[in-house]
Amino acid sequence: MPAAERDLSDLLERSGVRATARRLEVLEELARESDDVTAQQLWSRLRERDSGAGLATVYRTLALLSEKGVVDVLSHHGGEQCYRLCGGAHHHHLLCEKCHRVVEVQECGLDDWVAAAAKQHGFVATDHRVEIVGLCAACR
Amino acid sequence: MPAAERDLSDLLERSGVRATARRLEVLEELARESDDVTAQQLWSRLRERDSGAGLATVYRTLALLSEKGVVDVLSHHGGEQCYRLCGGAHHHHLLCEKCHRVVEVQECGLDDWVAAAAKQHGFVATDHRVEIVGLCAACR
DNA sequence: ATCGAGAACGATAACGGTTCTCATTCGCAC
DNA sequence: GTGCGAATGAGAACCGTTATCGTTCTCGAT
Repeated sequence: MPAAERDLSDLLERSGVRATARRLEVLEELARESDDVTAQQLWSRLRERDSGAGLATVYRTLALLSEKGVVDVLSHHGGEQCYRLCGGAHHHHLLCEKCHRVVEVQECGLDDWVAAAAKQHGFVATDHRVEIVGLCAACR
Repeated sequence: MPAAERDLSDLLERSGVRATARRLEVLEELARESDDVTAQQLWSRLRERDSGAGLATVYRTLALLSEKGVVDVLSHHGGEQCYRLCGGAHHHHLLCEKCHRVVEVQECGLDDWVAAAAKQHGFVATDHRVEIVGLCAACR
Protein backbone atom coordinates (compact mmCIF):
# COMPACT_ATOMS: atom_id res chain seq x y z
CA MET A 1 0.00 0.00 0.00
CA PRO A 2 1.46 3.37 -1.00
CA ALA A 3 2.22 5.82 1.77
CA ALA A 4 -0.43 8.34 0.73
CA GLU A 5 -3.10 5.69 0.69
CA ARG A 6 -2.05 4.39 4.09
CA ASP A 7 -2.29 7.93 5.46
CA LEU A 8 -5.86 8.28 4.24
CA SER A 9 -6.69 4.89 5.66
CA ASP A 10 -5.29 5.99 9.01
CA LEU A 11 -7.27 9.20 8.75
CA LEU A 12 -10.47 7.19 8.45
CA GLU A 13 -9.65 4.89 11.35
CA ARG A 14 -8.62 7.79 13.55
CA SER A 15 -11.95 9.45 12.81
CA GLY A 16 -13.87 6.40 13.91
CA VAL A 17 -14.85 5.40 10.39
CA ARG A 18 -14.25 1.90 9.12
CA ALA A 19 -11.73 2.14 6.27
CA THR A 20 -13.42 0.24 3.44
CA ALA A 21 -12.11 0.14 -0.11
CA ARG A 22 -14.93 2.37 -1.36
CA ARG A 23 -14.43 5.01 1.28
CA LEU A 24 -10.75 5.10 0.50
CA GLU A 25 -11.54 5.63 -3.18
CA VAL A 26 -13.81 8.54 -2.33
CA LEU A 27 -11.28 10.07 0.05
CA GLU A 28 -8.42 9.63 -2.44
CA GLU A 29 -10.42 11.36 -5.13
CA LEU A 30 -11.27 14.15 -2.73
CA ALA A 31 -7.60 14.54 -1.82
CA ARG A 32 -6.80 14.85 -5.52
CA GLU A 33 -9.13 17.84 -5.86
CA SER A 34 -7.56 21.20 -5.21
CA ASP A 35 -10.92 22.94 -5.14
CA ASP A 36 -14.16 22.00 -3.53
CA VAL A 37 -16.42 19.61 -5.43
CA THR A 38 -20.02 18.54 -5.36
CA ALA A 39 -20.98 14.95 -4.62
CA GLN A 40 -22.00 14.49 -8.23
CA GLN A 41 -18.73 15.85 -9.58
CA LEU A 42 -16.81 13.52 -7.31
CA TRP A 43 -18.93 10.63 -8.54
CA SER A 44 -18.17 11.46 -12.20
CA ARG A 45 -14.45 11.58 -11.50
CA LEU A 46 -14.68 8.20 -9.84
CA ARG A 47 -16.52 6.75 -12.83
CA GLU A 48 -13.81 8.08 -15.12
CA ARG A 49 -11.35 6.08 -13.08
CA ASP A 50 -13.51 2.99 -13.52
CA SER A 51 -14.55 2.92 -9.90
CA GLY A 52 -17.80 1.08 -9.43
CA ALA A 53 -18.79 3.38 -6.58
CA GLY A 54 -22.46 4.28 -6.55
CA LEU A 55 -23.78 7.77 -6.15
CA ALA A 56 -25.47 6.84 -2.89
CA THR A 57 -22.17 5.66 -1.46
CA VAL A 58 -20.49 8.91 -2.40
CA TYR A 59 -23.23 10.82 -0.59
CA ARG A 60 -23.12 8.48 2.39
CA THR A 61 -19.36 8.72 2.65
CA LEU A 62 -19.30 12.49 2.37
CA ALA A 63 -22.02 12.83 4.98
CA LEU A 64 -20.09 10.53 7.30
CA LEU A 65 -16.82 12.36 6.80
CA SER A 66 -18.34 15.78 7.31
CA GLU A 67 -20.00 14.54 10.48
CA LYS A 68 -16.59 13.42 11.71
CA GLY A 69 -15.00 16.72 10.76
CA VAL A 70 -12.77 15.23 8.08
CA VAL A 71 -14.28 17.26 5.27
CA ASP A 72 -15.77 20.73 5.13
CA VAL A 73 -19.16 21.38 3.64
CA LEU A 74 -19.69 24.66 1.83
CA SER A 75 -23.08 25.72 0.55
CA HIS A 76 -22.07 28.87 -1.24
CA HIS A 77 -23.65 27.74 -4.50
CA GLY A 78 -27.22 27.89 -3.18
CA GLY A 79 -28.86 24.52 -3.56
CA GLU A 80 -26.00 22.12 -3.92
CA GLN A 81 -23.31 21.41 -1.37
CA CYS A 82 -19.59 21.45 -2.02
CA TYR A 83 -17.15 19.25 -0.16
CA ARG A 84 -13.51 19.78 0.57
CA LEU A 85 -10.87 17.83 2.42
CA CYS A 86 -9.47 20.04 5.13
CA GLY A 87 -7.29 20.15 8.18
CA GLY A 88 -9.36 19.12 11.18
CA ALA A 89 -8.58 22.22 13.22
CA HIS A 90 -10.82 25.26 13.57
CA HIS A 91 -10.43 27.47 10.50
CA HIS A 92 -12.28 29.74 8.14
CA HIS A 93 -12.49 30.19 4.41
CA LEU A 94 -11.54 32.77 1.85
CA LEU A 95 -13.62 32.52 -1.32
CA CYS A 96 -12.61 34.10 -4.60
CA GLU A 97 -15.78 35.50 -6.12
CA LYS A 98 -14.38 35.18 -9.62
CA CYS A 99 -12.62 31.81 -9.88
CA HIS A 100 -14.28 30.23 -6.81
CA ARG A 101 -10.97 29.18 -5.38
CA VAL A 102 -11.17 28.38 -1.68
CA VAL A 103 -8.32 29.02 0.73
CA GLU A 104 -8.26 28.07 4.38
CA VAL A 105 -7.47 30.68 7.00
CA GLN A 106 -5.93 28.82 9.91
CA GLU A 107 -5.34 31.80 12.17
CA CYS A 108 -8.68 32.63 13.69
CA GLY A 109 -8.11 34.94 16.62
CA LEU A 110 -11.76 35.93 16.73
CA ASP A 111 -12.70 34.14 19.92
CA ASP A 112 -12.66 37.29 22.01
CA TRP A 113 -14.68 39.27 19.50
CA VAL A 114 -17.15 36.40 19.15
CA ALA A 115 -17.55 36.00 22.89
CA ALA A 116 -18.12 39.73 23.32
CA ALA A 117 -20.66 39.97 20.50
CA ALA A 118 -22.52 36.97 21.89
CA LYS A 119 -22.49 38.29 25.45
CA GLN A 120 -23.90 41.61 24.29
CA HIS A 121 -27.08 39.80 23.27
CA GLY A 122 -27.22 37.38 26.17
CA PHE A 123 -25.75 34.51 24.22
CA VAL A 124 -22.94 32.15 25.06
CA ALA A 125 -21.02 31.31 21.91
CA THR A 126 -20.08 27.70 21.26
CA ASP A 127 -18.92 28.02 17.67
CA HIS A 128 -18.70 30.42 14.79
CA ARG A 129 -18.32 30.41 11.05
CA VAL A 130 -16.65 33.06 8.98
CA GLU A 131 -16.47 33.35 5.22
CA ILE A 132 -14.51 36.08 3.54
CA VAL A 133 -15.48 36.79 -0.04
CA GLY A 134 -13.10 38.65 -2.31
CA LEU A 135 -10.66 38.38 -5.16
CA CYS A 136 -7.62 36.15 -5.11
CA ALA A 137 -4.19 37.27 -6.26
CA ALA A 138 -4.63 35.76 -9.71
CA CYS A 139 -8.05 37.28 -10.37
CA ARG A 140 -7.29 40.71 -9.12
CA MET B 1 -53.97 52.25 4.66
CA PRO B 2 -52.56 51.54 8.15
CA ALA B 3 -49.20 53.06 8.98
CA ALA B 4 -47.41 49.73 9.20
CA GLU B 5 -48.66 48.70 5.81
CA ARG B 6 -47.65 51.97 4.26
CA ASP B 7 -44.18 51.54 5.71
CA LEU B 8 -43.83 48.18 4.05
CA SER B 9 -45.15 49.58 0.82
CA ASP B 10 -42.55 52.34 1.00
CA LEU B 11 -39.90 49.76 1.75
CA LEU B 12 -40.73 47.97 -1.47
CA GLU B 13 -40.72 51.12 -3.58
CA ARG B 14 -37.47 52.31 -2.05
CA SER B 15 -35.91 48.97 -2.94
CA GLY B 16 -36.91 49.32 -6.55
CA VAL B 17 -39.66 46.70 -6.31
CA ARG B 18 -43.16 47.45 -7.51
CA ALA B 19 -45.45 47.31 -4.49
CA THR B 20 -48.22 44.95 -5.57
CA ALA B 21 -50.91 43.65 -3.25
CA ARG B 22 -49.41 40.15 -3.24
CA ARG B 23 -45.94 41.35 -2.41
CA LEU B 24 -47.31 43.39 0.44
CA GLU B 25 -49.08 40.33 1.80
CA VAL B 26 -45.86 38.34 1.70
CA LEU B 27 -43.87 41.13 3.30
CA GLU B 28 -46.51 41.69 5.99
CA GLU B 29 -46.49 38.03 6.87
CA LEU B 30 -42.70 38.06 6.98
CA ALA B 31 -42.77 41.08 9.28
CA ARG B 32 -45.14 39.17 11.57
CA GLU B 33 -42.61 36.36 11.99
CA SER B 34 -40.17 36.81 14.83
CA ASP B 35 -38.02 33.95 13.62
CA ASP B 36 -36.83 33.00 10.21
CA VAL B 37 -39.19 30.97 8.05
CA THR B 38 -39.01 28.85 4.94
CA ALA B 39 -40.87 29.80 1.79
CA GLN B 40 -43.28 26.93 2.34
CA GLN B 41 -43.98 27.92 5.94
CA LEU B 42 -44.71 31.46 4.84
CA TRP B 43 -47.06 30.15 2.18
CA SER B 44 -48.99 28.05 4.74
CA ARG B 45 -49.39 31.06 7.01
CA LEU B 46 -50.72 33.06 4.08
CA ARG B 47 -53.22 30.33 3.23
CA GLU B 48 -54.39 30.32 6.84
CA ARG B 49 -55.17 33.98 6.38
CA ASP B 50 -57.14 33.17 3.23
CA SER B 51 -54.62 34.78 0.98
CA GLY B 52 -54.80 33.39 -2.52
CA ALA B 53 -51.06 33.80 -2.99
CA GLY B 54 -49.47 30.98 -4.93
CA LEU B 55 -46.34 29.17 -3.85
CA ALA B 56 -44.49 30.36 -6.92
CA THR B 57 -45.25 33.96 -6.05
CA VAL B 58 -43.94 33.47 -2.54
CA TYR B 59 -40.70 32.10 -3.97
CA ARG B 60 -40.51 34.83 -6.58
CA THR B 61 -41.11 37.55 -4.04
CA LEU B 62 -38.59 36.20 -1.56
CA ALA B 63 -35.96 35.85 -4.28
CA LEU B 64 -36.62 39.41 -5.38
CA LEU B 65 -36.46 40.79 -1.86
CA SER B 66 -33.27 38.96 -0.99
CA GLU B 67 -31.71 40.21 -4.20
CA LYS B 68 -32.58 43.76 -3.15
CA GLY B 69 -31.21 43.19 0.33
CA VAL B 70 -34.58 43.54 2.05
CA VAL B 71 -34.54 40.03 3.48
CA ASP B 72 -31.74 37.79 4.67
CA VAL B 73 -31.38 34.24 3.45
CA LEU B 74 -30.05 31.68 5.90
CA SER B 75 -29.22 28.15 4.86
CA HIS B 76 -28.40 26.71 8.24
CA HIS B 77 -30.92 23.90 7.86
CA GLY B 78 -29.02 22.16 5.07
CA GLY B 79 -31.20 21.90 2.01
CA GLU B 80 -33.96 24.40 2.58
CA GLN B 81 -33.54 28.13 2.84
CA CYS B 82 -34.85 30.33 5.60
CA TYR B 83 -35.89 33.93 5.09
CA ARG B 84 -35.95 36.80 7.52
CA LEU B 85 -36.82 40.45 7.30
CA CYS B 86 -33.82 42.45 8.41
CA GLY B 87 -32.31 45.87 8.61
CA GLY B 88 -30.59 46.65 5.33
CA ALA B 89 -27.20 47.51 6.84
CA HIS B 90 -24.25 45.15 7.10
CA HIS B 91 -24.74 42.83 10.03
CA HIS B 92 -24.18 39.31 11.24
CA HIS B 93 -26.24 36.66 12.98
CA LEU B 94 -26.30 34.92 16.31
CA LEU B 95 -28.01 31.54 16.14
CA CYS B 96 -29.28 29.69 19.19
CA GLU B 97 -28.47 26.05 18.64
CA LYS B 98 -31.33 24.95 20.85
CA CYS B 99 -34.35 27.09 20.00
CA HIS B 100 -33.04 28.32 16.63
CA ARG B 101 -33.72 31.92 17.52
CA VAL B 102 -31.83 34.35 15.30
CA VAL B 103 -30.54 37.68 16.55
CA GLU B 104 -28.86 40.33 14.46
CA VAL B 105 -25.49 41.71 15.49
CA GLN B 106 -25.31 45.21 14.09
CA GLU B 107 -21.85 46.10 15.35
CA CYS B 108 -19.41 44.42 13.04
CA GLY B 109 -16.00 45.94 13.59
CA LEU B 110 -14.28 43.10 11.79
CA ASP B 111 -13.24 44.98 8.69
CA ASP B 112 -9.64 45.32 9.79
CA TRP B 113 -9.36 41.68 10.77
CA VAL B 114 -10.99 40.61 7.52
CA ALA B 115 -8.73 42.80 5.41
CA ALA B 116 -5.65 41.49 7.20
CA ALA B 117 -6.67 37.85 6.90
CA ALA B 118 -7.41 38.32 3.21
CA LYS B 119 -4.15 40.14 2.54
CA GLN B 120 -2.19 37.36 4.21
CA HIS B 121 -3.34 35.03 1.43
CA GLY B 122 -3.11 37.50 -1.41
CA PHE B 123 -6.83 38.25 -1.43
CA VAL B 124 -8.67 41.54 -1.43
CA ALA B 125 -11.82 41.19 0.63
CA THR B 126 -15.07 42.58 -0.73
CA ASP B 127 -17.49 41.09 1.75
CA HIS B 128 -17.70 38.66 4.63
CA ARG B 129 -20.27 36.61 6.47
CA VAL B 130 -20.15 35.66 10.12
CA GLU B 131 -22.44 33.35 12.01
CA ILE B 132 -22.07 32.81 15.71
CA VAL B 133 -23.65 29.66 17.06
CA GLY B 134 -24.42 29.38 20.72
CA LEU B 135 -27.10 29.38 23.38
CA CYS B 136 -29.43 32.28 23.95
CA ALA B 137 -30.26 33.67 27.38
CA ALA B 138 -33.47 31.64 27.62
CA CYS B 139 -31.93 28.32 26.62
CA ARG B 140 -28.85 28.58 28.70
C1' DA C 1 -62.81 56.66 -16.98
C1' DT C 2 -60.70 53.75 -20.71
C1' DC C 3 -57.14 51.45 -23.00
C1' DG C 4 -53.02 48.94 -24.00
C1' DA C 5 -48.47 47.08 -22.97
C1' DG C 6 -45.91 44.87 -20.01
C1' DA C 7 -45.30 43.11 -15.38
C1' DA C 8 -47.07 39.96 -12.03
C1' DC C 9 -49.68 36.02 -10.79
C1' DG C 10 -51.64 31.01 -9.94
C1' DA C 11 -51.70 26.30 -10.98
C1' DT C 12 -49.06 22.79 -11.93
C1' DA C 13 -45.50 20.35 -14.40
C1' DA C 14 -40.67 19.80 -14.52
C1' DC C 15 -36.14 19.77 -12.53
C1' DG C 16 -32.23 18.41 -9.82
C1' DG C 17 -29.89 17.39 -5.70
C1' DT C 18 -30.30 14.29 -1.98
C1' DT C 19 -32.14 10.41 0.60
C1' DC C 20 -34.43 5.95 1.01
C1' DT C 21 -35.22 1.00 -0.04
C1' DC C 22 -33.87 -3.42 -0.45
C1' DA C 23 -31.44 -7.21 -2.26
C1' DT C 24 -26.56 -8.33 -2.49
C1' DT C 25 -21.78 -8.13 -1.08
C1' DC C 26 -18.11 -7.17 2.02
C1' DG C 27 -15.26 -7.08 6.31
C1' DC C 28 -14.04 -8.77 10.44
C1' DA C 29 -14.31 -11.86 14.58
C1' DC C 30 -14.44 -16.49 15.65
C1' DG D 1 -14.30 -21.36 6.26
C1' DT D 2 -18.61 -19.44 8.68
C1' DG D 3 -21.75 -16.11 10.37
C1' DC D 4 -23.46 -11.69 11.20
C1' DG D 5 -23.80 -6.94 11.00
C1' DA D 6 -22.13 -3.10 8.29
C1' DA D 7 -21.57 -1.31 3.75
C1' DT D 8 -22.82 -1.06 -1.03
C1' DG D 9 -25.23 -0.41 -5.83
C1' DA D 10 -29.13 0.52 -8.57
C1' DG D 11 -32.77 2.99 -8.97
C1' DA D 12 -37.07 4.74 -7.08
C1' DA D 13 -38.79 8.21 -4.12
C1' DC D 14 -38.63 12.67 -1.99
C1' DC D 15 -38.87 17.46 -1.68
C1' DG D 16 -37.46 22.18 -2.21
C1' DT D 17 -37.22 25.10 -5.99
C1' DT D 18 -37.79 26.82 -10.72
C1' DA D 19 -39.95 27.03 -15.31
C1' DT D 20 -44.10 27.24 -18.19
C1' DC D 21 -48.06 29.31 -19.80
C1' DG D 22 -52.47 31.25 -19.96
C1' DT D 23 -54.81 34.79 -17.17
C1' DT D 24 -55.00 38.94 -14.37
C1' DC D 25 -53.36 43.13 -12.58
C1' DT D 26 -50.89 47.68 -12.65
C1' DC D 27 -50.13 52.09 -14.24
C1' DG D 28 -49.11 55.62 -17.47
C1' DA D 29 -51.06 57.64 -21.68
C1' DT D 30 -55.13 59.18 -23.69
